[in-house]
Amino acid sequence: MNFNNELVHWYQQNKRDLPWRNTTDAYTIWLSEIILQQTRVEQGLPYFNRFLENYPDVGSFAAASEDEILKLWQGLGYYSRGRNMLKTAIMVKEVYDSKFPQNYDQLIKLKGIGEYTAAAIASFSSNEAKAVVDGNVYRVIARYLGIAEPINSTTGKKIFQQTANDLLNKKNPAIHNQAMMELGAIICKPKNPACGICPVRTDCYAFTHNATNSLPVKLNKVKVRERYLNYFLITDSDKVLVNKRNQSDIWANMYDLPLVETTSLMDPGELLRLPMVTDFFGNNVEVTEISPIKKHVLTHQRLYVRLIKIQNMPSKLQEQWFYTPVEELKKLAVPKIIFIFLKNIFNL
DNA sequence: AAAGCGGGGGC
DNA sequence: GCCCCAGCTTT
Repeated sequence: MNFNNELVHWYQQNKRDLPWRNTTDAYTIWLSEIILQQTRVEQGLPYFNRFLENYPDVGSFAAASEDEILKLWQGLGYYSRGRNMLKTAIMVKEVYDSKFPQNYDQLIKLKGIGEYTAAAIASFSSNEAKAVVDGNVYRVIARYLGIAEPINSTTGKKIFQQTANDLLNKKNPAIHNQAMMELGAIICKPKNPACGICPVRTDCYAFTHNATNSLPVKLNKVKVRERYLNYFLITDSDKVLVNKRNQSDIWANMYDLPLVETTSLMDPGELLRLPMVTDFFGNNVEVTEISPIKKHVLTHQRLYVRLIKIQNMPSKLQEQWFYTPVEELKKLAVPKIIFIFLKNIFNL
C-alpha cells in the first residue's frame, strides 16, 4: 500500500470525533479554522461551541459589534482573529449575499484567511484539491521525507507547500487533509512521537534514520521583551475608571485600566513621582492598596503587572478613559491577566 | 524578511 | 524554562 492509502485507512479507524468534522458548511468550518489557528483543539472547542450558538450563521455574525465578538473571544488570545472575523462576516454578507465562499481564490482574499485556512475551508466544504500545510503537516512531511529545510524560512515554506501539493490525494482532498493533520496531532507529535503505532513508519525517513528529534528544523529565536504594567484602580462610588486600549499594541481595542508603563521594576514611591503619574493624578497620590506583582507570559513579552488602588481622581480624563458601573464592567472584553485582578476585586 | 500578536499545556 | 499549538497581518 502507498502512503495515501495507509494514511486514510489509519485516519478512518482512529480519528477523533470533532464537531466541525460533521459538516460541510463553509461558515461553520471557517469558525472552527480561525479559532484553531495557533490554538489546541481542547482549548478552542468550548469557544467554537459558544460562537456557533451565539452566531448560527454568517448573517448573525455580521450583525454583531466588535465589543461583543471580543467579549466572546476573551481568554483565547490573538484577538485580531476575532476582529478580522467580523470584517470577513460583513464582507460575506455584502459581497456574497451571506453565502460563505467555498473556493480557495475567493477565500484567500478575505481578512484573517491565509493559505492554510483557505485550503482548509475549500477542501472541507467543497473537496477542492488544495493541500493544507499547518504545524502538523510540516512535521509529518519533514520527518517522512527527511526534509531538513527550515519550515519557517521563505524557501522552506515554498518547498513544504509544493511537497504537500504533490502528496495530496486529488480524489479526496478533504479526507487527505484531515488525515495529514490528525496523524501529526496524534502520532507524529513534536515530542515523543508514537512511531511504534504509526501507519507509515516503514517508509518514514525520520523513523528509519532515528531522526525524529532533529526534524523538522526551525530557526526561530523570539526575543522576549519585559514590560512593567502599573495599573491604577480608581473608583467613584459604584463606578470604575476604565481604559479602552488602542490599535497598536497587545490587546487592541480591548479594555483595561489607567496604566503607567515602565521598562524596569520601580518601587511604588519612585513610580508615584514619575511625571506621567503626577500629570494624571497630581503630586500627592493617596495610595490605599498595592497588589503583589503578577507575572504574565506572552509569546514575545513577559509582563509584570500590579494594581495600585488610589483615592485621587484624575484632574482630567484621557480621551480613552471612562467611568463604568461594575455591572457593565462584566460585559467588556478584558485581557486574561486583567480579568483575574478584576474578578478578585469585584467578584465578577 | 522580520516582527508582532495570547494563552495554555507538555515535558 | 523551552517548545509548540488546524497562522495571519503589518512593518
